[in-house]
Amino acid sequence: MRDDKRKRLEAKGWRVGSAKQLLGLTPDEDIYVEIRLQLVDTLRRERARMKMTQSALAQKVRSSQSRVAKMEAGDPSVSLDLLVRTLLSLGVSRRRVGSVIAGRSIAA
Amino acid sequence: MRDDKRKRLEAKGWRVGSAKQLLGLTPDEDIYVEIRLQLVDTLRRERARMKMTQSALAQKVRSSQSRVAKMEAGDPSVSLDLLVRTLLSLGVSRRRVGSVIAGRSIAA
DNA sequence: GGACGACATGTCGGATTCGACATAGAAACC
DNA sequence: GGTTTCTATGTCGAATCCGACATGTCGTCC
Repeated sequence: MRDDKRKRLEAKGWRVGSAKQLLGLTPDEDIYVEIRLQLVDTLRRERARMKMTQSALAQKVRSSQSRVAKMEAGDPSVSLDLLVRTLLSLGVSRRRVGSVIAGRSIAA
Repeated sequence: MRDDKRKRLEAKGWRVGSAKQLLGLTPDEDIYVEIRLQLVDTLRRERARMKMTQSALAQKVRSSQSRVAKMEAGDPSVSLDLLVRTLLSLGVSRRRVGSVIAGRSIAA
């Protein structure tokens, strides 16, 4: 795992399953976390592109500013469910959500 | 929405958001549900391919047979989180999970 | 340096989702 | 047709996740 990535993870209370070595996650846990991070990035970029504030976005997707902030912080209290549904509510296509998850990040 | 699809959804207690017409979901809710269904299909197929019983799979991913059954039934008490993590635990690649979500079902 | 707007963080009560268990069908085998 | 194996469904208490609210931090404008 690269350094910047670990930094983004930080000690933010990530509960890891079992086999732990060096902030350790099992391979699939690692993938899972990585998927979350990239969805988060997408969300942040998309919000920026739309020039919305967190509050505005919260309103649009019927949530709260604090939860949006937590989403963008990759807080463990935010589920993949919520991330995906938020992106869809924002108008991001299923197609794009899929490719973000797949890992070939379509960049923009 | 096609008939077989609606049948698969059934009256299984799906809580819909607001604008409801004919089992109605808003466009993004519809996409969300559709994504779930296709993940479920993938899970079922993958388990079959590996010739595992639900119990064996449950053990592998540290869950229970009943929860696996509910996953495969598309029960609303199963989160997208759980579906995705189960697939990853099963060894399905991030890439493939992504493409299932994207909707161009890579078939097998 | 006060005021304001945007983002971050902590906490809460309630809602959802979890694994587990019990148990009821279904299918396969003898 | 009885037994065994697999799957489906209902329920439970515990854990997690939710929106909401309060409050803190930071930059900007005057």
